[in-house]
Amino acid sequence: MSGEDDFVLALRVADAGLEARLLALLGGVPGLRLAEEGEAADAVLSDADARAGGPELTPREREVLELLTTGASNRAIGAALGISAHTAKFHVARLLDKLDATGRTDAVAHAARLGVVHL
Amino acid sequence: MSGEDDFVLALRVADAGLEARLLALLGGVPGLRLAEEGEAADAVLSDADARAGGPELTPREREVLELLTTGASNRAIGAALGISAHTAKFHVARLLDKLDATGRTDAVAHAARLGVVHL
DNA sequence: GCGCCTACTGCCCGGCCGGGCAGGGTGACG
DNA sequence: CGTCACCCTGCCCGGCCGGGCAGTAGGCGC
Repeated sequence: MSGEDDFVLALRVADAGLEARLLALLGGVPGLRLAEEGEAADAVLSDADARAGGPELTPREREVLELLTTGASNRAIGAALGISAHTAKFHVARLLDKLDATGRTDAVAHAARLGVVHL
Repeated sequence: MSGEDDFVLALRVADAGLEARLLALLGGVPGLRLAEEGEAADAVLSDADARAGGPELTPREREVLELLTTGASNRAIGAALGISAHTAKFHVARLLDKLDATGRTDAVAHAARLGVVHL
């Protein structure tokens, strides 16, 4: 039956115009169909990562943020970067402020949503 | 010039076979081209969310996990769900165990990578 | 009826987190 | 030369986290 071996693609796009454009581009591709609401998909097409949004981060802040996504403590971040835990904590505080986060868990989630980190 | 108004799509796919299949499907679509390494894209096509991976979570655990992604404390989770902070903490501990995470920040990152939550 | 699972609650403890405050050094720029 | 941004370090404090331990109750399958 038609569709059985189709590649199922789910769209997760915030911009309605972008979504319409994608529907037009991908709607007629043989072997590919778009997933319905709630349907399991083979892959997801999202504009989240491409947003390249979020605040400007310094190189050190990026390094600290990457380590935050691994669940590292301030002490572990300090050890990984060869700095003191106090300094690591200072950078984490700067990140919380720039990402408008209430804590490191919130910071990681915000950063992922903004496309600042890829999980 | 050709390509100027193209929709630029970046692939972030772990499976090589899947990537090849996508290249075959999308390579010939007019108005669409695939981003080069490091190039900024309009959207990202990823199999991360579609993996539907990760452990089986109970309904309550899913609720707690959603609240974790907002950076909520155990006390806040308890308040939001109408249960005690101790119970919220119990569910968080179960999540850390199921997601093989060292802490709530790690749990949120793991869950996002596995497609258990969408950030 | 029993065992298992889920959901719930409490307490204790050591370590960690985050805000606030103090301070210093270096390099780039006008 | 002064200023600014970035990076670094220390200390204090209250609150939070996570592991460990104890317990209860209800629903479901055998």
